[in-house]
Amino acid sequence: MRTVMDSDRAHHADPAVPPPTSADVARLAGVSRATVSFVLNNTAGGRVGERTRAKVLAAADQLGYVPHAAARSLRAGRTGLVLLVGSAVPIGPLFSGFYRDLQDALHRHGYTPVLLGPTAGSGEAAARAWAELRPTAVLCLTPGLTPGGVRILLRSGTRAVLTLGTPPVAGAHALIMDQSEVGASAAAHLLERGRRRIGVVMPADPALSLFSAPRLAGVRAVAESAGAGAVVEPLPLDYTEESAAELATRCRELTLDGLFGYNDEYAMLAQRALQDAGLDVPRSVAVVGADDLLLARLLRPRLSSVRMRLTSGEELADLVDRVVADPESAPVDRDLMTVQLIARESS
Amino acid sequence: MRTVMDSDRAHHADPAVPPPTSADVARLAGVSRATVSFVLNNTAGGRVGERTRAKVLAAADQLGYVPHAAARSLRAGRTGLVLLVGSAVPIGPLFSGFYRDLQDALHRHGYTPVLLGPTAGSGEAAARAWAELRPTAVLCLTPGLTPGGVRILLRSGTRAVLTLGTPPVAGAHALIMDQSEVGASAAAHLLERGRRRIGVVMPADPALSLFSAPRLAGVRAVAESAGAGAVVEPLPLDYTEESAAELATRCRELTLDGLFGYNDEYAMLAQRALQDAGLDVPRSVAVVGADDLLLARLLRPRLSSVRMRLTSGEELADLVDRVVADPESAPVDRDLMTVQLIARESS
DNA sequence: AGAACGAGGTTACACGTGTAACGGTTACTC
DNA sequence: GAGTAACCGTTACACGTGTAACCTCGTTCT
Repeated sequence: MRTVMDSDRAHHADPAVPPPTSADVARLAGVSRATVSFVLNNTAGGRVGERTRAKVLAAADQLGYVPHAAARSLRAGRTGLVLLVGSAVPIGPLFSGFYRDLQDALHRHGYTPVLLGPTAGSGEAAARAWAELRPTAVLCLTPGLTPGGVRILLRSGTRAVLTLGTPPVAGAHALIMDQSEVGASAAAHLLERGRRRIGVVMPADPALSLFSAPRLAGVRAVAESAGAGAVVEPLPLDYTEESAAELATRCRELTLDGLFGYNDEYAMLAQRALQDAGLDVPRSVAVVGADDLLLARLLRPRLSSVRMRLTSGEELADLVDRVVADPESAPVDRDLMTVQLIARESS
Repeated sequence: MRTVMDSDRAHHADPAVPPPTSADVARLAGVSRATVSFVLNNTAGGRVGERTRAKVLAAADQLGYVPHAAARSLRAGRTGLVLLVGSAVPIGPLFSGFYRDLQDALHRHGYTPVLLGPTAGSGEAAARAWAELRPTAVLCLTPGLTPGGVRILLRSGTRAVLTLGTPPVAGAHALIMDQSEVGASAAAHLLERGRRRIGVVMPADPALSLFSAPRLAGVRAVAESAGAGAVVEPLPLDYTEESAAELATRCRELTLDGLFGYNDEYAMLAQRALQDAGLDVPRSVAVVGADDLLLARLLRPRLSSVRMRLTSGEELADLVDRVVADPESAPVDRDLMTVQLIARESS
């Protein structure tokens, strides 16, 4: 506990004294509430004279008046809210930068971006909760929004819903972030390097299966199209060194010659374990990760990786602007991610 | 562009048809609006009979009625909003877990947590913007909130403001996350290992100085208290391999024998560069990082690190509950972080 | 001089809710 | 059989805004 200083005396607002309203400002300035509104929102040019204008501003300042967003948007019938519904998985630098970028861009466009963790049971119940806020747009960066949920949102006045999801969710614009491309890119590279028995490091954490499952599927798809002889083996890993050691022995038993890590982090863990188990990278096993982390370049051999790039926040904000402006338009789809394989010494 | 399917026909809500209100529900059910409100909020036990109750629910469901949060909180005079103002620096797994945890806990306590990036010019202007939302509480996890900003918030009805900041901000409860302890812990360890010429890896990114500056200060404080002979040398690093190589040569020129990395990531980069430059770790230079990342254990020698633990979200949510319940109480302060040095082979 | 006009300000209503206060039945009690 | 309680529902107001429509002057035009 800190000692109570004098300046702390007034640290609380007396609940008996409610926050000042525009009516209070009007009273103090000796004008009508409408005038206050005109001044504070400087509506319609020279509606109000310079003298009263000054009086109003002074009064507002003296009272510490702050408009009530709820009342305002109730009256206006719309909020500038854009709900950004994030995924539950721990986000790396890629996504955290993307979110920041996107928020900035939306802010510049006059919206009020709000980040929301996925509510428990992200189905229609969540959609209802979001709809209560009467957002202008909803960007759902995690799959799971149902057509029913979209209907609820649109019915409640949301002008545009953009969501991930395969297949595209009826009624919503489609954001596409095809994780299978990541696996496909890695697999193609490994096949090109002559590898035929490919292990795929899969996080044991079920929350990550959202990302890992499609990446595995991408590997599978490419392997199958490569004809017979190509084998794909999923290898669970729970992000500990012990688990990685087991994975390495498993790798040897299965005589795998290629390894795709779900992630650079998982790939790094796996590569280290392989080396500790006496396997040569890349001679006996080639390793590829994903994310292109700088840290992965510290390993020897340096880790090959699938680099992902996300759309700029500005582009996405522009898209939001467009679909909000014309809610009647046909559903749009936008690919958020491009992948590129960066080959280094590990493969 | 996706082909327009039949089910997409109704993908937009006709703007001419406004979202249904409780009045619409009342009309459809053939009851008064008050009854609708009683049913939907199931107020006061058996106010309304089973038959009409069912009718109301059916009507609400049929119309897809969703209450209007703004109107509701306008009437109620309070929102359950808790603003979580995050910092601008890219967050690692530690903080991202903390935020998630905190959001869950607040949700369980009946609040509506909302994550906000720090608005540009996080001064009184930001406070005003936050105050417009009439939040019940504001948790500012980044310094920069001024006493004036706190006054604005409290004046506008916010029942509790908790913020980081040294010294504590007048009027607000104090959240303490003393980054200097991180540096202090590392420095104490290095001194104990007999190192006297300590380099501190400092991120070149100015946004990170929020964290790095106090950590450096912590190192300095401990070094000074250790008496003469202890030298502290800040070493800029911009998170590239080239920059790390320069840092290594700088290290050699200065004949440093200990290195504290701002971060495990920065420390890993530095350690690798030292080794590439032919310096032995830990014999000639001992290295300590911070964050205790699993990845840092993959290096050889494995990286020593300062492990940080943050308060559980539940504890913090409890605190919020308490200070919200009694806004008149004296300012509380709460330490959010504890540090612990994990010694490994790199030091 | 009377009409037309613009500048400066006000009145009055609507937005969608929650709830206190108030009826009107019906059934039960003495 | 009148009082009364329990039950079920309604009427009416308040929350804090924005803005269309209206009013009141002083000024300018014909």
